[in-house]
Amino acid sequence: MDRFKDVLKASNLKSTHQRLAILDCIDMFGHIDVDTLYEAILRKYPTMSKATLYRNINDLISFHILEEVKLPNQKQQYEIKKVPHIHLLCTHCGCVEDVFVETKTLLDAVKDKSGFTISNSFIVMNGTCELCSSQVISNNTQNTCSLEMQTL
Amino acid sequence: MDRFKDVLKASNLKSTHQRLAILDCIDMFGHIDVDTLYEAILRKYPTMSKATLYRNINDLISFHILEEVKLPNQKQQYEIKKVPHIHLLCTHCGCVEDVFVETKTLLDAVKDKSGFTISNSFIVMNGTCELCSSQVISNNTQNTCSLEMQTL
DNA sequence: AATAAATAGGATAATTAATATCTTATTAAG
DNA sequence: CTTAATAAGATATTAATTATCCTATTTATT
Ligand SMILES: [Mn+2]
Ligand SMILES: [Mn+2]
Ligand SMILES: [Zn+2]
Ligand SMILES: [Zn+2]
Repeated sequence: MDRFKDVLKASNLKSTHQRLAILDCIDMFGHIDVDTLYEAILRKYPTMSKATLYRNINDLISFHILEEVKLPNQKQQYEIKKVPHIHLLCTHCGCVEDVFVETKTLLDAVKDKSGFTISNSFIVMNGTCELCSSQVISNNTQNTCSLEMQTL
Repeated sequence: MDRFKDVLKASNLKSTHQRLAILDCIDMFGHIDVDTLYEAILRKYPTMSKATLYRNINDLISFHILEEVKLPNQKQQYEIKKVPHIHLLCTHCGCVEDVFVETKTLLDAVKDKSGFTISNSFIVMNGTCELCSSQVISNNTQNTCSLEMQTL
């Protein structure tokens, strides 16, 4: 249990309840923005200060434990850092999915054409997720692909 | 002269000096963030309110005349909307370059693997631009690939 | 050119977002 | 258990963005 204790220890960060709650919650949601995250965490830790959340998000990012996910026309989200991957944003239900596909061919093409030495890439694609396209959805209906928080 | 008058007229937007200055300035820089833009515009229009800038940026985006460019670990930038392309951000000098390469192969691969219907993609790559890699640059030296504003 | 309606700008206030400060509490090591 | 180091919470501060309201400008029409 609490795999994140080890992650924190590896960076010499103390395993506070708040940090573990933040990491667990982000992990559970997959991808989440600050406000949704704060709201969710308040259910378990009604006393947590928003400053603590911001402070920790920034600290955890600088230790490469978290990673920011910038989405077009959306609030910034965060995720547990994993191997490089592509993000898919469903413009119907708002869910964010990870896809792990090879990008080397594209990177090489860009490198050749531009002369840039490329160190990493951030790829987001907009579209409609499988669930949203299977269901014929009226304009004002929303799927809830994104995980609902039960108890944390 | 003032190709942007036609652009504005096409969206039934009035050609105010402020709007034209904003568009000219963004066009000249290529990619620019709000603060740099405001600073640059103040040189020609010392009276322009920041509210006017924000208001216009948002309006012009909603009419698809401008487009936001979200960069990792950077302030949001803006550009004149053009055909889809990839952005290269040089982590040494901060310049942003456009590259026009075919992405269909990658999009198809993602589509196949995920089941998503993809409508558009936002691709940013981090790295070192040609100029920065040609010059052996000390850690605290910065190139100035990005255009300096002369007179507007 | 003058007129008038529609739209946009400027000043400012109000919101919202993010960070900094400081004191108390918690963690983790010995 | 004690202690030093670190982090949390409360709050203040700063920064970023949006809203309001009144005046100015644009543009179509005469
Ligand atoms: Mn992800
Ligand atoms: Mn561009
Ligand atoms: Zn969906
Ligand atoms: Zn460079």
